[in-house]
Amino acid sequence: MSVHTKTTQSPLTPVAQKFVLHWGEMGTRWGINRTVAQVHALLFISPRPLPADEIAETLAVARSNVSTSLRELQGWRIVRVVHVLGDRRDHFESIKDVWEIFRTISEERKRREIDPTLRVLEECVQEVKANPHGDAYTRERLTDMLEFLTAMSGLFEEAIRMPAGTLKGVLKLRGKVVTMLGKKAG
Amino acid sequence: MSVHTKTTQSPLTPVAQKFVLHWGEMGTRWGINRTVAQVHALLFISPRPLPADEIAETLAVARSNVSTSLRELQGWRIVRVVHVLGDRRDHFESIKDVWEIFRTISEERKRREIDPTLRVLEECVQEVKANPHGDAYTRERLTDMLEFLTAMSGLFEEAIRMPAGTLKGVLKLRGKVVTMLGKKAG
DNA sequence: CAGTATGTTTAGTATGTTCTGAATAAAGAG
DNA sequence: CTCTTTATTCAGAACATACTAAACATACTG
Repeated sequence: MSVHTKTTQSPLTPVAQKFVLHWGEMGTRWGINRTVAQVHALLFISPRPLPADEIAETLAVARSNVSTSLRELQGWRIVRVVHVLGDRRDHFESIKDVWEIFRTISEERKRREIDPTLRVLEECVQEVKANPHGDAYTRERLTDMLEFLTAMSGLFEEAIRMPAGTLKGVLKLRGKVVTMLGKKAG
Repeated sequence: MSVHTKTTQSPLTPVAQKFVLHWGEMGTRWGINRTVAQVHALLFISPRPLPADEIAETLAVARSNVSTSLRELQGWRIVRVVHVLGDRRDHFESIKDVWEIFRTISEERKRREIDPTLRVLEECVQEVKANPHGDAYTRERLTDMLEFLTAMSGLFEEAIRMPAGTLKGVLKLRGKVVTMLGKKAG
């Protein structure tokens, strides 16, 4: 027996396969690379950290592709590298707490996409205000949009600062949250 | 002079151009076709409904492309066709209320993407429970995910039923919402 | 009715993205 | 130091999507 009994992963169970494939499709609909989403799905349901070559074999994609995908997932901070005693290879594991995953991805996308949009909108509003000949209607629309996004963004900021515990509480209130907020706000 | 003095649209102002282009880029990041997003942006800031050929000329894309994009936007129910007296052409206008736009798109995407995901997850959980040899860890992860998405989905359902007025109230509460919910929930 | 304006569909092209295999780099083992 | 294992980078192939122009369909005009 060789010293290294590596890449002895079992193929995916039908359920695991179904989940991984669907997660991949979902990813593509939200602008996330299919393989990236599949790798994440796989790590999410895996009871132990997996090395890159095992992921590649399980998903039947090139090693290099897995490498890139893992790098991206690490960039989103929902996957990290860990090491296993007696194994030189990097192993990867996903965050397991679903709220934490959601929180992290949302935060990151907000930072990368919403915040820059806010900056552009601010510039647009500035410019349209500075120009007296600018279309008043366009100005109004842009201002509306800026205000809305700013407000939603702020609200969101607060929401994602909730610890998972608070979230569970909030979710228990289902059916009452809007009524409550409606009263306070009305 | 011909009877029809059509397609006399003025080119976009620099600000309008900036907004339209950025909106297009944003779209692509969220899995929305660039042209579709641009057409929407244009209609959103336009003080009057626009006919397809005018949109095509303004955005410098093919008529056919605009036709497809408009059809998609109508599918999302954020753009509708209107008619102008003395003009046979269809004219298109966007919903102008930002909350309404957000609400409508979110609802539609939930229906198209989240709901089917929930169904797949339910199936996965069913199957993994039925099989006594299934990996217990995977079962736990899938159950977690299903519960989380179900709860978020329900909460979201409620939120998007808020009228725009209630939303404004909620947004005024910024900084207190989480505290409030935390107390009720805690 | 013939002619024209308008709108949609379609087939092919162009563009952009993802994925692979090979080359390269880095690091550990002997 | 050399050989091996592991990881990354890169150029191009494969694939997917978006876009155009042309053909087609519809419906209005005179």
